[in-house]
Amino acid sequence: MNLEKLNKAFENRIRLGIMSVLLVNDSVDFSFMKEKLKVTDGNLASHVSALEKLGYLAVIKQFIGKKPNTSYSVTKLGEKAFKDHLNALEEFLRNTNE
Amino acid sequence: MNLEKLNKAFENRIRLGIMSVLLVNDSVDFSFMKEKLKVTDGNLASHVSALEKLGYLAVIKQFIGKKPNTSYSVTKLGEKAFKDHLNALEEFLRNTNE
DNA sequence: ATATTAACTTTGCATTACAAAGTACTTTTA
DNA sequence: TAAAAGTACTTTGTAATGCAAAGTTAATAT
Repeated sequence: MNLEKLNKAFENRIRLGIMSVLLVNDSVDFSFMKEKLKVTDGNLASHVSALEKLGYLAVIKQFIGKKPNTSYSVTKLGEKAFKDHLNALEEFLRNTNE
Repeated sequence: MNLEKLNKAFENRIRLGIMSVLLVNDSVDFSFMKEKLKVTDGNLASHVSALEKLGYLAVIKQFIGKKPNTSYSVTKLGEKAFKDHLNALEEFLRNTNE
């Protein structure tokens, strides 16, 4: 039973959501993510910021046409951390005792 | 992306641990659980109490020999809730986008 | 000039988490 | 038989987390 292998950063459902979206999409912008996760903008921003501080995602700011656009993509580190977490989860669930 | 199907009660790793232990053991006592999860007794007691309030586990108090013994077992409701949660997790992880 | 959009940041509050200390009751040990 | 130890908490105190709502900044459109 190794609860320790579960990453605290991904315990929260919104951060779990952010990471899974980023794992299957190279780059995802703020509005898309917000819509996908159905969270308030402030809430999304703070979770994104937490993941960014951990180095799990990168923020790209640019203009698309004349509109500012912020998009996110997962980093190598983030990908590894998330996959490790998923593996730990799977292992944990497959083998709850022993 | 249905984050809503994930059960808030199982977001916490300790409660996740408690439930998984209970799913594979008919009955587990306080000390065993505490050792398994490596938590302080107060912390364990409070998480157990939270799950009990939700009707997810039942508490059985008895004497074994001359010693008081508290043991826990999962309820039907708890089993269903936990399995639903695991299914939601799996579904979620299998299919992060769409 | 005013409103709107985008993406936050700040504020404020409620909830959660947890260790440590305290409690109650019993049993074991000196 | 008095003190120590075990069982299973409850209480206390504090720090961290989570979140909505409001405020902010800067650009663009009306």
